[in-house]
Amino acid sequence: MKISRKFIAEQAGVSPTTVSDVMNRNPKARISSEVAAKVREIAEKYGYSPDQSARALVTGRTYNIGIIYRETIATVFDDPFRASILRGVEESIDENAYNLVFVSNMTDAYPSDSFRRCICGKSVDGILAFGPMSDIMVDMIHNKGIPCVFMDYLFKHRQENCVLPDNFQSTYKAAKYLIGCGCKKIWFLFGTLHFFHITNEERPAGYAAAMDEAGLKAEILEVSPRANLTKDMMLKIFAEKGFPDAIMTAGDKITMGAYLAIQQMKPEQLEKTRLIGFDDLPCLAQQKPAISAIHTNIDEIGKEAVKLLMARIENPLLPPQVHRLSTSLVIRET
Amino acid sequence: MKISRKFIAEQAGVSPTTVSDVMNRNPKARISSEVAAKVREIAEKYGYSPDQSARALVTGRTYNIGIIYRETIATVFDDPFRASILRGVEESIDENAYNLVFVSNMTDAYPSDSFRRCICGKSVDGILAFGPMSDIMVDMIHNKGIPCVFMDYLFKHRQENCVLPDNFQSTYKAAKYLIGCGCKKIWFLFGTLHFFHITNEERPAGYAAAMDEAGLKAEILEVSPRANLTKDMMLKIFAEKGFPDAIMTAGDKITMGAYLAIQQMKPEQLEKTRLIGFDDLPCLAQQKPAISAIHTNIDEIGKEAVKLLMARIENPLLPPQVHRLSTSLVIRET
DNA sequence: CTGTTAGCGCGTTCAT
DNA sequence: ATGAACGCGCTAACAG
Repeated sequence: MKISRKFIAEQAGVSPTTVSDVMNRNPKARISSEVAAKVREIAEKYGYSPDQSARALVTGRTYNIGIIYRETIATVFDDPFRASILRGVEESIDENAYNLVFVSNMTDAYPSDSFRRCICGKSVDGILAFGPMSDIMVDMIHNKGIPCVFMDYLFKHRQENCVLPDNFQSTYKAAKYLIGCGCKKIWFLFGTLHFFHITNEERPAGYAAAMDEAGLKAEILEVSPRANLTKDMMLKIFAEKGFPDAIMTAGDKITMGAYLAIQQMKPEQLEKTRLIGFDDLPCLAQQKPAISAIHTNIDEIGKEAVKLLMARIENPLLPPQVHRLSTSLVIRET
Repeated sequence: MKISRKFIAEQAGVSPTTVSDVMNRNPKARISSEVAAKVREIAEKYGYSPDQSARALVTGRTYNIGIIYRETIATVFDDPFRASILRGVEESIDENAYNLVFVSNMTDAYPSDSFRRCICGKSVDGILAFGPMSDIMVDMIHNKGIPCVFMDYLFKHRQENCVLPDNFQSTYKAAKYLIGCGCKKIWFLFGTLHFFHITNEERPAGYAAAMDEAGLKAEILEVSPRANLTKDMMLKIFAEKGFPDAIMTAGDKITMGAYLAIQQMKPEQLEKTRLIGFDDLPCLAQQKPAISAIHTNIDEIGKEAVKLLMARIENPLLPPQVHRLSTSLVIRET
């Protein structure tokens, strides 16, 4: 015998409608607390819960949120930045209301089968995505009318819901600060991990704007997104060009690379060349001397993304919104 | 206008049945390649994919696999052991066939709402679980007839599908090896992270059996599952009791703790006291001297679990099976 | 290959 | 609070 609504209704001596009303706590149906208790008891006894597929078919709600990412889940969690975002997501999603479905999308150009199942097949109520994503896929999402929020990403050519740090203002202010401290020769280091990532443009741009304003020459050096490669490159650059008054970076792997290079070449120089990282991964504060940084509450990205998404699941007509998270400049020993 | 099967049928000038047959590649229905191509083209144009809820309602297949864990996703991935298992899961699951749904289950005693939705509400075809799990929940899973495999866990009081390393044989053989090398005084260190975890019993037991056979005294010391706490404890123990000929452990956090303690007290002792870890996390091989270990292909646990699960999704009547993964003894410099 | 029929389990409405 | 009726979008079975 299948444990269906009808079965529970029979066992409890009520009608199927009543079972639904009890399970869904339908406020319109006034049900005596006795009957409700009885139904709950029977449901509990048989481990009944409404069939999600049947329910979704009629309500259009699956109670699933899709997390779209490239590569593998392990890769996502190996990246402290994205891991932190997901920590925020998990914290602020009401786990009693939604489940997280991980949808890999290896081929950026073309949607995977699992993407099609989830999106075109409507098996999620909303999407949280790590950018970038091809237009063809974003369009599919819109065509299906599924709310979607991009985390740590911004589209330049289209309006989407995006949550990301206020990159420009952050480096602008940090550079201003350094200039105010009397630094003249300030370098900015960046490394391109994701080619079309907006971060690659905004972070250097804020720095450059501040330098321009101060009549200083902006020197933006491309290194590597990996710490050890950056270190090697910086060893050469320092040898050739000497040390600047200050160094800013576009990310903390680069920060660590530069830090290690200085430490290896001339430890005492760490007292002179100011170093300000970006993101403020935990390792920065643990160094000696402790590294200064533009601090981002990374998990806030996840939390804000959930907020935006929930609002749009409730009301799909809400217009796209870009949410910028403010950062704070944390000056330590460098 | 909704993009339904009917709509696609009209656009392609065929019957709804044909659309289903094409989408599902139904072998019984012989469809001309022309018609099939036409249907696919239209489906592609409108981004059509069968509604998963409707499909699941009638087929009973959701194409979702539930991953059940305690605490948070981040906690799971912070644990290199479980992260590695999931890497294996993700690799061997055909990502084009199944999605992974993460179902947290904070309260062990009582199923969470999301657990109820997924299990009682049948929104997953199968379950991969990190043990332990309360009987009440395991029973619910069985009552719903959903195949379930436990990873790195074994129930003593009930028969379930479980995949775990061959703990007893592993420590038995390693101890035999040490005894064969002439070691007399061999300690076994364990720390209890999960109280009712079978690993806590099997690993010491294999060691003890080998010691007994050789007529040697088994010395099983309880330390901490954390590296730094274990280190502190071992510093005291070494100071009191001196160094043994060899040390075996129940896990690599403990291994590292013991290693660091010896290194701090008397580095040259690392040449004398043999140390054999368990699991062989990457950090062991990177030490100097490199630490020996019982090597487990952790990701194989995930892969085997997927195999077992898939077989049971195909044929739910398959009996519960415990799959033991063999390990290998890797002798390095300790 | 088509069209028809019959559910899948549930939420919703409405008259009772 | 009930019970009947309807439909969600789809699959499966079968007669054409």
